[in-house]
Amino acid sequence: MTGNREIDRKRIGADFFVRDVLEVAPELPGKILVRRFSDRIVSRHLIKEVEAYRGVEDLACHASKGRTERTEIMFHKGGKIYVYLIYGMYWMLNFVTGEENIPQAVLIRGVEKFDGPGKLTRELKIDNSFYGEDLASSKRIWLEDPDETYDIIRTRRIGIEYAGEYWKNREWRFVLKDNC
DNA sequence: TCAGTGATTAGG
DNA sequence: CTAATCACTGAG
Repeated sequence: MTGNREIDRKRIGADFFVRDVLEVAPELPGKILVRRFSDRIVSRHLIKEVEAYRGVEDLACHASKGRTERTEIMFHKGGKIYVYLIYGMYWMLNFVTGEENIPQAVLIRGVEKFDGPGKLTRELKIDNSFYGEDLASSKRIWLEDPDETYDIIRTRRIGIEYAGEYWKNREWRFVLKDNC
């Protein structure tokens, strides 16, 4: 909590994330990602594109390799942040979802103004220090409900050629309709 | 199309 | 210790 009543009233709470990732992910495009740098500097960005990663059986999901130091947070109850570095340069921002011991996460692939998972973390200054951050209580990052509703399109996930035909073909990428 | 870049992981 | 992998980006 930030201590600011108006902000804390709008914040999306932990329960939102403690559901199956295939319920949570389609509801994320259209939500507002809030990044607070200080009392005076708070930026808000509409989420436009996300992908679901679901369980140890999903060969595209990092947790399919088992419970390691990196994937540990995915096995926790929903509402935490999972961040990892890819290609030595880009931090990927994920929200953990679901019940404890069921590893799931949603990759945030794009927000308004910052299109692309590596670009948005660079612009919003999100790095490994956000690993494990609690979206329901963090002072520097959280979600808020928007005033409007949006149409969503679902497609196949991107960049998972290694995962095999079945998992490659799951339509677990969710994008705002007017975005594509 | 393809190089850059470094943490993470499995394996010796 | 080594080496392969990698949920990406930007230049050409």
